[in-house]
Amino acid sequence: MTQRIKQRQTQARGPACCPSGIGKPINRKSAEALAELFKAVADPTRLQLIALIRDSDQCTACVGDLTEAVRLSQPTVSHHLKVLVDAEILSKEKDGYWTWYSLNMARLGELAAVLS
Amino acid sequence: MTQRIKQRQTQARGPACCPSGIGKPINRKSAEALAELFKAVADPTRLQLIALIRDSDQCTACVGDLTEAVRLSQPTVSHHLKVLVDAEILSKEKDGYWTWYSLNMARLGELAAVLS
DNA sequence: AGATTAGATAGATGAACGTCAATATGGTTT
DNA sequence: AAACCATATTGACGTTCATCTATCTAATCT
Repeated sequence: MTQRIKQRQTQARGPACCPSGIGKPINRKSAEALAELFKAVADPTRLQLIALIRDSDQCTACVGDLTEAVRLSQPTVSHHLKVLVDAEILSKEKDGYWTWYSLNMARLGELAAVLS
Repeated sequence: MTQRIKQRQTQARGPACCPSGIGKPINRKSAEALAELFKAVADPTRLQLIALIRDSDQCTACVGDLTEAVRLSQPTVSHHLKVLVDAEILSKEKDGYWTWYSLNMARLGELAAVLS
């Protein structure tokens, strides 16, 4: 019949050739939720923020320092931090003047697990 | 003087609290390159495509089958596949009528490594 | 050669996103 | 209470992106 089927038969080398957390087909809903999470990380500024916080004492930093480091406006940085908090990649804690943002490593691990 | 400094001193528990591939601050260029890669994965349709290919015999699938599975137009699927190929997450190989797309697991592993 | 088939490309459209300036919020110091 | 400080929110603007329809390309079959 078709080449396609022929191809498939002749090339078969057994299943499970490619280990991955995205193992089985996923429905649209799960795919959207997962994409949402990846989107949070798929921005250069947010990756820089993550790296900066990761490199901070206690893996914790406040908006002012981060703003200075990435050289963007303070509202922009606040916006990005909110995205990361919504994705549960960061958590925030207020103390007086400052708001401290810290990394949720477990959450990053979840993402990594999906890819490996 | 400021609370900020006080806070930092009193809270110190030692360095390297948060292991991560995004360990040190990264410059804008690297951040952009990495974001580009995450962006390729940060889309529900592309995640579904990856999962579908992953679950296919030989981790290899052709456009028609994928189009049918995700229920989007064929050009849209072709577009997404191109994005994944450009990101080197998929590779393509033409054979007669069909173009076979297969997963580059090493590339997914690289992404995972950044997060863990 | 002509018809058929799988996939790629081009162009259009609407939605989502990153950024900023301006302003609001809520705690702090005097 | 008033001035001040760090951060959050709002609204606007330009860009990027996912999707579609229509068309093109290249390979195969009759």
